[in-house]
Amino acid sequence: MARGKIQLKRIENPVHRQVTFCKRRTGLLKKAKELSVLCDAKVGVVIFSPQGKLFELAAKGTMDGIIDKYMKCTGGGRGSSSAIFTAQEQLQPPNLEPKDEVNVLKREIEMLQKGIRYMFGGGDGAMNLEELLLLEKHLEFWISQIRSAKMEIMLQEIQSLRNKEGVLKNANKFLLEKIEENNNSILDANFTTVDTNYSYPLTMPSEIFQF
Amino acid sequence: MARGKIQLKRIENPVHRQVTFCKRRTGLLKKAKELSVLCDAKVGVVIFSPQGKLFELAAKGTMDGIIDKYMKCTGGGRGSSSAIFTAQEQLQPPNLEPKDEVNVLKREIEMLQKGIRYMFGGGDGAMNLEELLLLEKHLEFWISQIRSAKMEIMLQEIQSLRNKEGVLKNANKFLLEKIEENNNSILDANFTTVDTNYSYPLTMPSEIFQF
DNA sequence: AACTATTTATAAGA
DNA sequence: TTCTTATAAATAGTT
Repeated sequence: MARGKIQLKRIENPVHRQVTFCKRRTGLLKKAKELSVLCDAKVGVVIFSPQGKLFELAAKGTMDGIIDKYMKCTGGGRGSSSAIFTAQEQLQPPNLEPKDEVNVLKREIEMLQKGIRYMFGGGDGAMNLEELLLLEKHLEFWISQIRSAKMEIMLQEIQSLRNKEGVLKNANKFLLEKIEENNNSILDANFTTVDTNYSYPLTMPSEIFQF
Repeated sequence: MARGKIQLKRIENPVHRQVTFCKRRTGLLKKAKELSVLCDAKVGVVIFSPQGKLFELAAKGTMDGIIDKYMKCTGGGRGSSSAIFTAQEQLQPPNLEPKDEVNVLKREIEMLQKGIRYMFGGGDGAMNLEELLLLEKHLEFWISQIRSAKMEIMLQEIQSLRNKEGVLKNANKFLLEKIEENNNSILDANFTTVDTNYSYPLTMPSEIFQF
């Protein structure tokens, strides 16, 4: 789709074909992701290069989950890869205070550790399906919690620093103006000029007023 | 890609979303087919609408065949033994591009789910201690990846802002001193006092020099 | 579903 | 692989 139309058939030149594969593969995966995000659709793409190398994309779910669902939809012969993905669904998207989130995180960690310990600590063997599903869900949830808690704090820090920066810049400007005023009044009274071209005793003098 | 740019996020208007889904779904499947034909690649695409309706494309093979191959490539589910975790070892401390990190994360998720599935999919019972430890380790590693990627970026931003702040503070101090000097020379010459208690025209005047 | 003004994707070349 | 650029395609907003 550029410097010339192309025929919809196998590209014979191997180099050319390889380059096109690389480009179009990227494009296809991007489009797939976009479709998923924009339209809230579950999308799975699997690509094998002629050499058998695998490229994949799973959006809004894992590839296994999508394959599983596909199998069910088409009544696929082989048993679905597992019942894992059929059960449950939700672990609501939270909107907590940053501080609460830390606590939530701690609880989540406890649960995770408990889960792992339980798996081979319990007398009667492994966790059952539901327990594992719950564990998995919590895990995903937990990670999102960490991310947002940290983010919140750091974004606040950044915002605060930006505010400070603005204030200081204004202060500088104002002070400079004051100095000019003083000099002017001195000049008005036929006094000697006072130099305003101060060279500031700073490490980055040239950057002071360049924000 | 037309009468206006769009944000890469879920389209909230349902009608809009449905229309876009239809258009882009068609486009995606077309692109997939083209990739397959032009580059001699095996391609499978599975799309589920938000309502759960299935759309699919299998090029250069059947969907089942592609899924089969996919399973083999990824060391698919229950069949393969605990080699799951031995195959892709080393948790090397990475210094990856943000984009690569996403892929790493996806692989980690995949692995985690695979691990969970294995636990009760395998014939001979639960995962053993070593496998569980490994799983736990991967989990921790994974979380640290997310954390450090985000952290890196934000810490840089904070550092940069702090530097600016320091410079500005020094500038302020210096300017204040200059004003004092000027006033003093004026006083020496028996001039009227010039007020140095400026009230700064700032939004947070009282905080200016309190850092 | 059709129509276009625009945005994207990408073929070719470096 | 990556970048650039001219052009082909896809598609968002409208009708």
